[in-house]
Amino acid sequence: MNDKKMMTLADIAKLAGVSESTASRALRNNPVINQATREKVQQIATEHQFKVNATARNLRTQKSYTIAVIIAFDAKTQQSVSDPFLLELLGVIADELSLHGYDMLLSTSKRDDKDWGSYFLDSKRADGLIIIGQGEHDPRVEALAQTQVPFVVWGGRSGDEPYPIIGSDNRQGGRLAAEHLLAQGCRQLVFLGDIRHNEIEQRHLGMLDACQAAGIASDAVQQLSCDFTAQDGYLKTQQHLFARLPELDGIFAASDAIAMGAMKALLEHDIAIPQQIALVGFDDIAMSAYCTPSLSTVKQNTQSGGKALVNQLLTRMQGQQPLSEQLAVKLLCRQSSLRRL
Amino acid sequence: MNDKKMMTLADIAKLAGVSESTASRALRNNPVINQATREKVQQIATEHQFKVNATARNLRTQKSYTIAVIIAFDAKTQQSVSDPFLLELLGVIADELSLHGYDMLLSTSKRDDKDWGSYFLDSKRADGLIIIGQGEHDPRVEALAQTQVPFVVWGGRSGDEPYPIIGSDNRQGGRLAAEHLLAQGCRQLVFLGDIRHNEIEQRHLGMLDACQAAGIASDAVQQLSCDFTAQDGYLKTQQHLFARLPELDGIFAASDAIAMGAMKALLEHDIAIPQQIALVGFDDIAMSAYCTPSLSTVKQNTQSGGKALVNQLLTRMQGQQPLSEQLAVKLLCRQSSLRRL
DNA sequence: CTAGCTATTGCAATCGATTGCAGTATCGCC
DNA sequence: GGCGATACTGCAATCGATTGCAATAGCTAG
Repeated sequence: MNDKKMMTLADIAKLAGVSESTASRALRNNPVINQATREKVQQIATEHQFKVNATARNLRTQKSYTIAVIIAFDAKTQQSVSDPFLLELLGVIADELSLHGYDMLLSTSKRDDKDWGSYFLDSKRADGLIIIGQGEHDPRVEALAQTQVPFVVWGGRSGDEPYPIIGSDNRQGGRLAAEHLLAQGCRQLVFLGDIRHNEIEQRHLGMLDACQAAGIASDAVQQLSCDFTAQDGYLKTQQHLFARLPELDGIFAASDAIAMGAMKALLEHDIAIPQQIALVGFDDIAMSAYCTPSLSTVKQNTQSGGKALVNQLLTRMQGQQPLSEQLAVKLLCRQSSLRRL
Repeated sequence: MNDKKMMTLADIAKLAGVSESTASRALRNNPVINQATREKVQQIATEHQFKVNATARNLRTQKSYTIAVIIAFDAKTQQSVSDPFLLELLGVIADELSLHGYDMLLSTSKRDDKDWGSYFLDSKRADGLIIIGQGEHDPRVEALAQTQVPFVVWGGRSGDEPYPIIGSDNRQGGRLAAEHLLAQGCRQLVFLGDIRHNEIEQRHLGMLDACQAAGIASDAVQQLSCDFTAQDGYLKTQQHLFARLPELDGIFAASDAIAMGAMKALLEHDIAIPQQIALVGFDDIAMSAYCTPSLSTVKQNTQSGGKALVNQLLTRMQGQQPLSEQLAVKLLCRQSSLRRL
């Protein structure tokens, strides 16, 4: 740049021939300062590409204008790092935050000190927290809830958590998926996913709802635990599902990644999809429309999800009571489950 | 928490019966302070869950211990938001940064002021920049290079950029992919990707290298522009490639996402993969092993990529001369291109 | 002509931690 | 006993911007 060393407010003030206080107020367009003075200071500031030192401002104002987003994933599977769904959500959150003038501090919770929240909050690195996990019961989150820390969670409600949870209506999603499978004539179903995660549990429950409503015997619905990866979807399908052929005729996978793994295994085994086994996933990641057969799935609305997370958090930071939200989901019927055409 | 309001260093000092300076030094384990004093102060600090106010420290030390990561994507395609490859890379970067004690500020460059770097650097929000784009020639990056701002770029070299670029050896990757296709007997090839992006251009050049070495006429190699999405891969294949059947017998896609889109189109058209057309992608995203047929691809090493980005940046921030790096790539031959078996 | 306003501007404290330099106490050694 | 060295510790300035309160000037009304 032109100026060898960083400009400070003092420099600008000197150049404009005013005091620091006046310069500060002028830059923030405080109407108490004379219009002409304001313009002059502002012009000088732009000329010299002056940027307010965020650190100094933050110290003085006791705000950081930064939100920490924590991706809390299973240490074992590293699920997050490969799930495209998360990136979509992250992108939306980033945009929404910057819209509100906030920066986004991203952290994958390898940092598994129990500290967590306090690392960002107490140290004043961030003004609030957005926690994205696949909603597994996490004692650290419970602990946070006891504190004054402003945070929101992406996930699924299980009971009446004392903190705001934003997420899709997973139960409804599960219901839709199962109803669809049943409507396609499936009678022996498998749920592929880890129900220790709230969200996944909800999807499973929704599935059971639908089955019960349809009068399907509950032992006709198997649940099989599975990590959030295509790889594990593939493995679990190979290891456990082939044994149940040929009765088995419908699979509902807890995520599209899992579904695609399962699909691979089925196709390798020359099982016709959807004729012999119909398959439905969850998320609607970009790829799911482009596998073969294309994957039926329950679409999560990342757009409104991200916005809701940010807005509820900001609400909470303003001292108001934030609300949990359940976002509507939508069933997309594609080739992997549509038997008639 | 126990303590209603935030503890400050002064509080700790008072409790320990020492001065602030001593407390500060004790906490940082400065050996000039008596061992016993240090322990006492540290113990009191932990007891009261004291966390150093990062803002104050940053102001005083003139460092933020924060690196900004900028995902610069095409406004038009929003490519980044859907490409799993980016999330993988991001994850690695995040971990590596936190290993070095740095936080990560994430920004998608919707913020398309020309400012950009200065927003983070001049305002002291970050000490350095990591820019991730698919390497499209970007005037803003060129401009940054003129300044003192410490930054590194993930991408592909085109000439002798005056800034450090870390990326895969894209040319070699392209060469490997093409050699493989040729070895499978393909003679009429298509490259599917936007060569205005440095990285993609390199992949294309590598492909041409291989073809030339094999004595293939250059007009047997078509290049077709395509966004970074499965969707566009699908569309472009439908719109332009079917016309070239049946001569066309090999496709090299600039990314796995594109490849999967193309694959979909081909399969819908009942074209046998790899018998009639062999297909190779780039990246090795998690899904590529699980589509059907599984996708041959050139694997980028995100692990060493992320680490290299961080390490070169830190090197540069210490005033040393950083180096551009080209990471080795690896061809993974899977079903989409392996004709004999 | 002066008290009382209003419109602007500046002084100085403040946010919380770090650090150069000065100060004090203790110790060793001749 | 004295003197310098050694080992700690504390004082006070500093980072850069914000803001409550005081101060000044210009102006109006009585």
